Amino acid sequence: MTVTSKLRPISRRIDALSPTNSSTLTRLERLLGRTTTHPRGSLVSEVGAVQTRPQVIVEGWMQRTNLLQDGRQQVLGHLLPGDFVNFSLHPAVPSLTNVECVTDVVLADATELREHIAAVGPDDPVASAVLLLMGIDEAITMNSIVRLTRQSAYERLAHLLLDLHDRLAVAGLVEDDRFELPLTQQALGEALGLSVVHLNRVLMQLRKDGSLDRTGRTITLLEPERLRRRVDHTAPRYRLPAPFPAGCASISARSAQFATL
Amino acid sequence: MTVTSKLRPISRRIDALSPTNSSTLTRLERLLGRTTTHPRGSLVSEVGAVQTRPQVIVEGWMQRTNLLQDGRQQVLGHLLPGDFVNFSLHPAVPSLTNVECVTDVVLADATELREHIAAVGPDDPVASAVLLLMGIDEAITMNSIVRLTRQSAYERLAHLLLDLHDRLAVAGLVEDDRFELPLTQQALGEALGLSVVHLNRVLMQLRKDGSLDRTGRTITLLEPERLRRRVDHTAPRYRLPAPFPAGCASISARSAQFATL
DNA sequence: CGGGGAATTGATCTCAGTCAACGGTTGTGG
DNA sequence: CCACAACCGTTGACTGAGATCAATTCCCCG
Repeated sequence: MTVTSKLRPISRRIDALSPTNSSTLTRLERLLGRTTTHPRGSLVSEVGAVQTRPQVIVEGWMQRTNLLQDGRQQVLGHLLPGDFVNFSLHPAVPSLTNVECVTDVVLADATELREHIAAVGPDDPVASAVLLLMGIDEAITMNSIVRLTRQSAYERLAHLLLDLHDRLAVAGLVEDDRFELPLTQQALGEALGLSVVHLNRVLMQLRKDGSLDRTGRTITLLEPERLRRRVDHTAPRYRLPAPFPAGCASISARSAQFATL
Repeated sequence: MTVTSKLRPISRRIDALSPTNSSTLTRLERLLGRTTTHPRGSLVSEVGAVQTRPQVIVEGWMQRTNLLQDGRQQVLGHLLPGDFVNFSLHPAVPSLTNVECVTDVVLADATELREHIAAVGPDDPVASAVLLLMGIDEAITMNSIVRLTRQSAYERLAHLLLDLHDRLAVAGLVEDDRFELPLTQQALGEALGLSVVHLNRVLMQLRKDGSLDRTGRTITLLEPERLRRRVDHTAPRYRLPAPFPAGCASISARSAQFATL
């Protein structure tokens, strides 16, 4: 299965993870319920509210946010097409953060998918794929901790842009290292713990360095791999290695790593 | 079940989450395998290495770390007694980070526990409890993103100490707001993205403010709730609210929140 | 009783925050 | 179709939190 042009982003992510036969993807998509659309700016879930409906983003960007006492807002993470929203195997956990729409967003209900995974074991191909995706979501979160703990503003911004680039690429939304970035500089600053003014300066810096080009909301990373080396970015492992040869129990830790993007 | 004195930290965490009948806890403990001990400083898992053995910390502190190219080390998170190590429902995911022992550590094997959870649905009380714990781990991670994105060094440090305090309290390791903190100032700095020198200054500041007392590795938070308000800290929800009245489908979002610690 | 890591303190410098102003774009209503 | 408002991006000047460099001092531990 590699003709992914018509697939939903979630299927593309799974197919990218390890080439999956099309019947699995078809089954996956059948487990997704009806879609709903949500206007830019709307709040889809609120911190503490118990979540009844796990969902998947079909289209659009969302972000997880947190409101501080003093009124400032923090952005804790970005949710892109193919990402889960409020997806947990436990049927009734409260949301950890607010989740709001950055753009107009189309969501698909994933209740049936969750139930299916709970019912079958982790050997089922659909369940296995989804569990792996959940692991990748965790890797993405870890990467953002890496980014925030690392100090320079330049590195932080580059690191975030590389992350978004890679994630969008897996969802099929990057062409020639070019993608839509529907975030204001304000929002980028809130995600990186930087002031708008400084964020702007660092962004200009990236442009002057020839790492970045921007026209409207369209961002082009000019030499992503050079930049990646420069800021020591490691992509989450979006692809699995080729399946192990049968009966290979003692594969070395080294070669058993996930392949990088 | 509230006589928790002899229980392993994992059971205490679960019992704290929502009072659990003792047979569930007994079953849980029976699903934990033999224990192993690991000396201070040793590396228990390495980034990228496929994990075969999920484990639970019985005793000691660990931390998840990441090595930067330039040789600096980042601390991405702390693992305390009762926390899972490399626990994922998928049987073969690569570790996202290094995991190393801060102190001598005792781990219990959780392979059987994982298999049990995969086999039964999320309605099983043991599975349900563990899934909730996994959700809490996620909340802890979110809290550390909040901490790192929020700016002042003072707030960050206080925020981290409050987090550790609360987590240890749930594991039964805090008495009168006093607990052991086996971390060097170097390590604290690495976890907060601060230089040792500055971390030291902020720590003195906290002492002068009367928020903190320190003797050797023992930390006492003098007025945790005042400090919590001061730095806008929200504890992860370690306790569930009382069970819903039967058949109560339309409980309001507000009252359906988890109770705070 | 030395030796080495950890904690503490001082001096200096720089990155990034804050305040403030101004240009560009969008969108909305008259 | 124009005018105004609101928001976003950009730039300058100034300030301050926190990094870096460099010494001590304090504990453990062998």
